[in-house]
Amino acid sequence: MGRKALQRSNDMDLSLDASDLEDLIGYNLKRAYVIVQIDFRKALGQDGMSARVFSALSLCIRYPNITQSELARMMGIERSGLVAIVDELEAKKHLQRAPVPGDRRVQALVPTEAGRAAYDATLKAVRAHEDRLFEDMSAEEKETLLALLKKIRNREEDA
Amino acid sequence: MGRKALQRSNDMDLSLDASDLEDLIGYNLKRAYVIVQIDFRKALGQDGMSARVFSALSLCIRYPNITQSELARMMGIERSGLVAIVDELEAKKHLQRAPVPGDRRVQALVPTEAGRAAYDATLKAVRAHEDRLFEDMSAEEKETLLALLKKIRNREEDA
DNA sequence: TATTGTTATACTCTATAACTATA
DNA sequence: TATAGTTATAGAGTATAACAATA
Repeated sequence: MGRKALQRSNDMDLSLDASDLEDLIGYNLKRAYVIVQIDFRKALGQDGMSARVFSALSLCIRYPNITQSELARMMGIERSGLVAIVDELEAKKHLQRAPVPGDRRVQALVPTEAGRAAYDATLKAVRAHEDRLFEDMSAEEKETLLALLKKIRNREEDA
Repeated sequence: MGRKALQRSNDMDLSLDASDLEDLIGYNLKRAYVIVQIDFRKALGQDGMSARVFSALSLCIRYPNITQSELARMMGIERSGLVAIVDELEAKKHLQRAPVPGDRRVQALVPTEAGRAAYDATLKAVRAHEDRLFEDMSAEEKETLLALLKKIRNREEDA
């Protein structure tokens, strides 16, 4: 130690030190997202579901018999990207691709009992992770944050 | 059309339809982040800076003579990941790797005049993108959102 | 012609591990 | 021994384009 830049970054409190980035919503959104995402993985463990698989399973349970195209649209990703996710869930016997009478192009996604059980357990773990990570935020603050994030999400409908 | 799941997802307003995911901060954070990030790229154009290069240049200007290790720590990424970013900025003549007298291991990152000019122009474009994207949010709402996101970011210091 | 699921492919962002040159 | 920068490599996560089966 003893170099100029090194000293500066140690001596100054960067969180209070105004950089252009600190005023940008996008920058703060990404930094916050990364923190939550890393804690999510840590909380669910090495063999736990990834966030995207958890989301997919959640929506399959919420909307049983949903198709992959519909699920992709709800998740905001391309159809092609969903194949690996559904493959993984099917390999773990958390859901099945079921033929749909009347349209042989389509396969309905049907959660299994094991899938529902795994989902319930994972949801509990996810909520515990968020409760712990955001324990210094009041219920009102969390509500406010959710409302503001949803306000940003509303832009998706325009596109 | 005419299938069950298809009808359901068309008839129901998903944004008002309670799914477990909608109450999770992590899920809403990611969805919002993706929207902002896509708009950022669209706003800056095909030849524009990526968000991470913009962030790196911003910090190099804010902290001239910063080293790559310090910059990586500030950005929350690994040293190795910064090499390509600095390579890109150096190739575009936006900054220089300069030798540091007294420690030949280190190379200080020094923004060029062209780099500062490019940064000023890009910052203007980024602010315009955010102003437009968040035009339906009041100044107070944006302040609140920034404060709550920073509250999440504070957890990084613990790790 | 259009749509569903699928494959092949590539790109971005990131991490880990090991190397080199210094300290 | 430890650190700064670098390289090689791999893994998520995503997109685009094309295909076969079906509508």
